[in-house]
Amino acid sequence: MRGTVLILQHGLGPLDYLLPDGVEPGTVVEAPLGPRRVPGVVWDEGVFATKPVEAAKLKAVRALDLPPVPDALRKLVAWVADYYLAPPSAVLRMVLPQAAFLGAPRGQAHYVLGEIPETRSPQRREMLARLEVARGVGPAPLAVWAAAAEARVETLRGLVKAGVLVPAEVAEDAPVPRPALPAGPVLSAAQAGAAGELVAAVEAEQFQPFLLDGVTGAGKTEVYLEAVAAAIQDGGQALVLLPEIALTEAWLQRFRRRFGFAPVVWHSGLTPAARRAAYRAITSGQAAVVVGARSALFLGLPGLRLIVVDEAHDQAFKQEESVPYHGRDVAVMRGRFEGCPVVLATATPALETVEQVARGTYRALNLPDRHGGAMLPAIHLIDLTRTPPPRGRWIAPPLAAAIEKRLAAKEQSLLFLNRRGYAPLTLCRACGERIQCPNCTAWLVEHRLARRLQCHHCGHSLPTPKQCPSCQAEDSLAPCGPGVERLAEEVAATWPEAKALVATSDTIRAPSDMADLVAAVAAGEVDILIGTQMLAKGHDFPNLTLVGVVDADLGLEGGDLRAGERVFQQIAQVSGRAGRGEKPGEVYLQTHQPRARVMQALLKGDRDGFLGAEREVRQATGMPPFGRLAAIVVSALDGAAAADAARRLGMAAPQAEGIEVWGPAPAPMAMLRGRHRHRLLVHARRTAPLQDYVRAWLSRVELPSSVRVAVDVDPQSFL
DNA sequence: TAGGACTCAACC
DNA sequence: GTTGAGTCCTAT
Repeated sequence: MRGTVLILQHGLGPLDYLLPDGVEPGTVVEAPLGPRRVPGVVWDEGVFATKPVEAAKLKAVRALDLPPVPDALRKLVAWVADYYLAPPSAVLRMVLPQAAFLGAPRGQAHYVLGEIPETRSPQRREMLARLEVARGVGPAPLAVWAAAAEARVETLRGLVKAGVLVPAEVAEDAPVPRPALPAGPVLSAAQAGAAGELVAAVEAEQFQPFLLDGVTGAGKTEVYLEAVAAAIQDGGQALVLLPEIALTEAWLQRFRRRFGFAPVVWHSGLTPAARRAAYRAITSGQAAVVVGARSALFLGLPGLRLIVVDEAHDQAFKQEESVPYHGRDVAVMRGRFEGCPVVLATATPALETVEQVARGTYRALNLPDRHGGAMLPAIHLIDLTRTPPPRGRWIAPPLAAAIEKRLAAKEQSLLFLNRRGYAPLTLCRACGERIQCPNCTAWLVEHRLARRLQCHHCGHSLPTPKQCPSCQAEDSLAPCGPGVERLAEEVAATWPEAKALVATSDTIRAPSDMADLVAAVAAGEVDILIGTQMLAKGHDFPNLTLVGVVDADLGLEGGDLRAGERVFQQIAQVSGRAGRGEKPGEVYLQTHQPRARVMQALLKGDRDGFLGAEREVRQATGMPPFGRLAAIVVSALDGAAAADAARRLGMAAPQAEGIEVWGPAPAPMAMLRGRHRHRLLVHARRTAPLQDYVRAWLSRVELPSSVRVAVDVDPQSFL
């Protein structure tokens, strides 16, 4: 029988093949392609336009022993390809990651958990308790145990020697158990009301998007976990998306406390063996709860009954590479195809989300208070134009005084600065040279711990030079501006007796590093935490009563349409770290623009007023969510070729009602990874056919193969 | 004249 | 994206 197969081959659309009898759409197959064999999925007829091919050319596919791609997920793939103007095969790649095709780990030893021995070491007891909670993952390779119990493989080898983990025979993948669900915690009235609505929506098995809205500490997680409990009863599945891996650590702890078992984790940091095991558990329907980064959104979950997007405002849900999609929006579309509710949980919803509530598409559930009686922190603005820090320092006197108060009271402080490294710019005092990345339009950032200058865009790095690379002057290079490392230096110089700890993606690489950090803070081993946005969310530090935002203006400088909104979200989030225990918290924002709307809104805690004002600006200018954008970046290794291609593309833009094309212009990041970049921006009225327009436009321009054209529908970054 | 660098179209 | 066929060129 003839049928359409979407194959995993970049640049190739769906092709016709001969299917074995009884093969349905969704079956994962291996298709011959020229001399090769590539994986693919049998697709529904009539979804993609294929040119009919003569019967003699048809080759036969072979079905693979993998769970089929469910109907709703196939619909999602087609929708994402259409909406984001991406090749369907590129979208399918996310559905069938490499891990799907890994054979069962052969020769690898599998282990089951034996008796838990008595031990005197509290650390070891904790470790064994985590293993006990994860007991169900066995029989499994040590790597899988390590992922499930958040332990290191080396640690577990010791436990194998001690006979705690016992080698086991396995023929196939072991089933993932579904333990009985314990009763949930006691909820506040507001929480119970919201949870009740979510549970009802899960039980109705119908698409319904929710905004679960409440300040940090209001107990959003407890609320949606009740919906998760409802979803996984009777063999259903729930998918929870988190913006960052660093967050999963805190989240997993809460989850285990609530349910007594570990969910299946999916993110890019997994080892191949753990990835394969997770993929099988998820797509076979055995995994009850899947928690993952945005890439988990494209996994087949045959029993899916609920999708949760936690911290739904977070920028990390936007994918910029390969298929540029927004995880939050794709999650809602998946819910639509699956016929299940979708919960967007956040304290600072994006304007797009708020507008969907106003239009009646999303239903808002509000949690007004901090749960457990904790107070919201008091916010202070420090006007850096009036009370600046001493020359060469970054902590202004009022913030320094607040830190000293905490040190005296044996309470903890957090200094937030969203800048890795020591200094963002290195300048030659002799000739004025600013050391730039050779591949990107960006300064090299000094990392003093690593003794290197690094480009944060392409990864280029070199040892910190002794003399100016331009004029060769000795000892003329001066670091300009602060990064967290420099801030740590200032803290050490000012309060030599205080214990400070720096947390950035350079020092915290794995979820276990974050676990160590959280433990150190909880044990009172840290007085002053210094860190980037990875500290902004998800962690409870009960004795942390002060948050200092060293440069509150940092996100405003790019000036793109969401800059104010992002600054508000980020600062509101990091502010939520202060005073989560019984002691009230205080937040100091250092700014050069205390009168700016976003600073005033933060000062007064007036989120809705701020969103209202932003909304008016967007409405007046026809910007999202009142209009739509698509960014087109034309790039080439050769600058002239890129400029010429962009100009030709601009000339070829068709006329259409309600659609305008702006540019081309050199991109703000005029060079990235060695490629010269020019940008065009398509602006469309809300109802105009943006995708059809761009498709028709791009298909009528022939460009040399050296030129790349990248389309970003609903862009978040304007670089 | 074999072999290398390169372009190009097909892959069902 | 990968492959094989076709083209042109050069070293022997």
